[in-house]
Amino acid sequence: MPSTFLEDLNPVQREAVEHGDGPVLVVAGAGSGKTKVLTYRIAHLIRDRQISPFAIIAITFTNKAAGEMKQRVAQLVGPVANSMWVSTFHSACVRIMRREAPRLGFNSSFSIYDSADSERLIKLCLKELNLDPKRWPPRGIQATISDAKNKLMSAGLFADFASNPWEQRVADVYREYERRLEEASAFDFDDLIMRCVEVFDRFPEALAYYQERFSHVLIDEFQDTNHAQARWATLLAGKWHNIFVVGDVDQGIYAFRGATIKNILDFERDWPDARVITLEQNYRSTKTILDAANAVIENNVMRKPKSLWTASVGGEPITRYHAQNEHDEAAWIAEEVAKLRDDGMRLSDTAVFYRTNAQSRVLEEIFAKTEIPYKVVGGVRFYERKEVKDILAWLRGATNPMDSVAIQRAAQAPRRGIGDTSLGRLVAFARENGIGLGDAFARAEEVPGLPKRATGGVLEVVRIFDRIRTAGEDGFPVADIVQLAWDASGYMNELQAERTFESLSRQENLRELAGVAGEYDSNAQDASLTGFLEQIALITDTDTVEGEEAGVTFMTLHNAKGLEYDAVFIVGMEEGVFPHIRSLTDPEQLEEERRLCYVGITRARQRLYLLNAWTRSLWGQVGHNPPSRFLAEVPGELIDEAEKERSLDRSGFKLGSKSVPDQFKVGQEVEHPRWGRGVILELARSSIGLEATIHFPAVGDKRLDLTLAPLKPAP
DNA sequence: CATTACCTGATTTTT
DNA sequence: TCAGGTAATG
Repeated sequence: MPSTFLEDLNPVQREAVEHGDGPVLVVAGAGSGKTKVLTYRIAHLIRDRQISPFAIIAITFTNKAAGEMKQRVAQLVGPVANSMWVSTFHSACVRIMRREAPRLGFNSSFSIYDSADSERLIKLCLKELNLDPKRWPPRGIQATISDAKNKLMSAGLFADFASNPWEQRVADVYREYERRLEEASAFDFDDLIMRCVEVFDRFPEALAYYQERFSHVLIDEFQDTNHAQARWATLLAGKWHNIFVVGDVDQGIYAFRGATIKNILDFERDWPDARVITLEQNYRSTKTILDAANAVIENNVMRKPKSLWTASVGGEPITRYHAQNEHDEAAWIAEEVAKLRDDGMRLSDTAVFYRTNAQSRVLEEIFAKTEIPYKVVGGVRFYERKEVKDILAWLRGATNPMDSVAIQRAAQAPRRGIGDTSLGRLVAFARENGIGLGDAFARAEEVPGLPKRATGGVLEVVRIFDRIRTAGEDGFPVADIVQLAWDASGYMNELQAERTFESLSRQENLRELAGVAGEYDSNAQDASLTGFLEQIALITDTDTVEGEEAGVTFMTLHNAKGLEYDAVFIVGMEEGVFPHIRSLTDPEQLEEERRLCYVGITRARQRLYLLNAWTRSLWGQVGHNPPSRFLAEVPGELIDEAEKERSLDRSGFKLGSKSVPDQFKVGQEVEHPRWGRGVILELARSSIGLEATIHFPAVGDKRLDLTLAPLKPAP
């Protein structure tokens, strides 16, 4: 009865794939083949159980993961796979809301505001409410509102529950913010989910339609869903109860954005007849790496005990390197990567992970110097670059005359005599007359108090919008419309006149944008300007990671989730860096950092390197941090300490004379009869010999002369 | 209204 | 360090 393709599954995986109707929770450890289970499950539904692909919806966390999954299913069952929905929560909701938004009074050509747009809008609200942005930081307010939306709390509900002055103020802003979003017929990212749930809740016939259609709901990375998303899924699967979720509480690293591993822990409560299947066999890493990962994660209290195992044995020991500073750290990696390459490892199979994006700079410098190819994932995102957002604002403003954020942005890029005051007048005029900002622009001459210069500028903006809109309606290729936008607005001219290094790269980015549009033109079945804008609104840089290029990959630990490499370097393993300083006081956040560490470790197939630096320049200041607690959690017998045998001078630190007691090095642990154990932070020559700065946990930092002080290396 | 010179304050971020 | 925001000037 079972079909042949199921034979490359192990018994547990197979059980999950072949499970009949009803809710299933697959608890899948790192590297246990969870994507495989998900894809095979879908293939099995289609091939062996004759479920129509049309009735299947699969949710992943990135567009890239969605694309890959669709492709893998297509390999198993052929092109019929294309008629099923494989997308992110957000894309699925956009698709639904394009139909349903009018029920909530939104235009079906609504705009989607990314976090930068929504922050801008919040600033406008603060101004309106006469709140000082210094006392009420827009980012913080945005975070609070986002949090509320992730918990499905509307502005009204939030106000009712506001229990302190901060929340009460936020409630005011929240209300105003919602008003303006509605006015602009726009959704922010969180709205896409929350408003969709609202439709489901308020319009049973709408819910019934989607429930009926999707007889099978599958969700990946369930540990990173927030309450709103879990509720959305629960509603959707409410008729057939065929909800199949895959997740790993140990890999939940987005609690700071409202994700809650509670969704996994509560799954069995929400679906009492749920079948729970645990995948614990790891097919990715060596035993050594797995032992390290298990040992680290065991220090978390808030988890279900689970232990990954592997059929493979041994493996190279984990390499530990104590760098003197971040330059030494990067240089050591460069040397090691070169060695690995000489031993036959492809650069594209190696990666360096760090906690914060700022840490990539030193790596980039050193790798550029040593001419080892590399690529950086993340950082300043393409679609968040100023010039890209400016041109997109032109496109958005042209297609949605209600989109006041986009229109205002376009009107001031480039500058054409329209200042903040004039914009304020236009916005007020629009509101008084109950029209969109686009229409207010068209009637600029009627707006009281608008200077001549501004009026002229505004009318020019209107003409440019018209040209873009017409081009869109006439079905011109989107790539051409992008060019039209930067030509007609004078944006490109301005950039070309600037002639700086910076402006050159901005021009390049715009051409890249036209390139993306061109790709869209040739790939999308029914390409349109609005279709392009929609697709772009939900895309991120991580969606375009290509593993095939010949280079070492640099990225944050967050971005590393879901990926794997033969050799992995984790840098900056220092208290305050990783775990991050902001997490040190909160046990829950600390556990999240530890999960991040677990994710990092389990990305490695063959080799794992853990590094820390004794001193690190951050924000223009040198700081020194003790080694990360996570290092101590890795069992010593798995670790091989790398020697600092290589030239010390790459760190800028030189030991000149032989008279120096060379048993002492920066980073070394020493013992003092009075102050106990300490660590050497710095060595410098003094008048008599060598002076050391040593950090003793008991008493703090001390300066001692090595030739005199009663110091000996710690045992 | 736009430009320029300080000043500040700073995670991670699938969407 | 550096980017982004504010305050004073042209």
